[in-house]
Amino acid sequence: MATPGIRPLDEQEMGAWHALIRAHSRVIRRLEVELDAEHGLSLPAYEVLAHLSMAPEQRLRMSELAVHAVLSPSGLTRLVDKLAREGLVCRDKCSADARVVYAVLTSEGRTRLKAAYPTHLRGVREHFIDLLTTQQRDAVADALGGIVERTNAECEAVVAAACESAEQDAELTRQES
Amino acid sequence: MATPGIRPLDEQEMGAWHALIRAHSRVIRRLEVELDAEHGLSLPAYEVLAHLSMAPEQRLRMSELAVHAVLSPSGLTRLVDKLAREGLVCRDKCSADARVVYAVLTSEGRTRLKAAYPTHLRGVREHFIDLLTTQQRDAVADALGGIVERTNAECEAVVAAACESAEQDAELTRQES
DNA sequence: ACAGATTTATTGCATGTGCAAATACCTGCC
DNA sequence: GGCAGGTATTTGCACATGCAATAAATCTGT
Repeated sequence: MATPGIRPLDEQEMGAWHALIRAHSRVIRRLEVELDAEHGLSLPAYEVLAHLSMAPEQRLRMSELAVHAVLSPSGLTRLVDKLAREGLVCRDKCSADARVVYAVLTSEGRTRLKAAYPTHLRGVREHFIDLLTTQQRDAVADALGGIVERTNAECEAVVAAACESAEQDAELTRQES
Repeated sequence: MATPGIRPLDEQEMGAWHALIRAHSRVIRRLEVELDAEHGLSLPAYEVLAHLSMAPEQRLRMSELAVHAVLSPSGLTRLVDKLAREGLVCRDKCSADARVVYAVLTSEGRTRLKAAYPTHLRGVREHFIDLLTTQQRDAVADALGGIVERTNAECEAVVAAACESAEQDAELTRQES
């Protein structure tokens, strides 16, 4: 329990740490307010719609969405419930593996996403991207991106497995139809 | 509503944006898990205790805490409720202004904070600081710190504008009536 | 072929959180 | 003095969210 040997954070380290916490908080807060006010969407909801819109056939398994989204599996289930109630996505059972459920973007969901896109884009630019120089953006992507990759390494196996099985599903589906 | 003129995010911009979101999510999640498992404290709770411990007389007004903490005023009230129930802080009314309430760190709170400090420090180092080079830490502090300051400035501007328009409204109202 | 381990998604439950309204108080103006 | 308007904090309410348990389907080894 006694772990005395750790060096306390110096000014620079503290600066980087607090900058991350506060900058994230500010930017996210603003984005959420704008997105909700103008389109009635939460940020996680927007991200789910956006991921679906970029996916092949505009559909993804719940587990794939959960990996991409910043949400726990149960949180995702509830979010998709809500989006389905609003008609923006629908669920579709996988014929090859009855355990998996696809979330599929509806045309209404596409419409709503297209409407919300400019708001989100403007927000990200206004509250984040445009406040940084090109060099700063590179530096952020490098530093924080590195952290993401290193922490990914630990769940790499899981992700890899998910990708493989996704490909297999795709093949199976193709063969069926 | 139609805002067609905004340039979409390019690879580099997208990279910086996603890096911020994901890195924050990963680091915070881990810190929370460790802090809760080893000391039964949430991250906001730890931050409140830490802020109090650094304050003169180990006491701060609720409003001061709310500014430092990443929490809404109502969220802070509830968090202090909880910490008070556990005996880690106590409330103290201000004799000069009966509206303000001080949150004061108790000796038990100090003890708990001292116990949790190594865990938090180790977590921040392990999941964030030590994954970056000195240059990267500088870059993050520079870029994200700049965002915090700029958004601070905007807040003040908005507040100032609100005050002005409020004054103007007040004048108009006065003239009307 | 089949029992047990594993994977995928959902649900029960408890808790965290924000917004808006309410409360209690202070301040300046008449 | 006393009221209009502002400020500091709390509370009512609704909703988001995570963990652990559950349900259902698939895989694995024998």
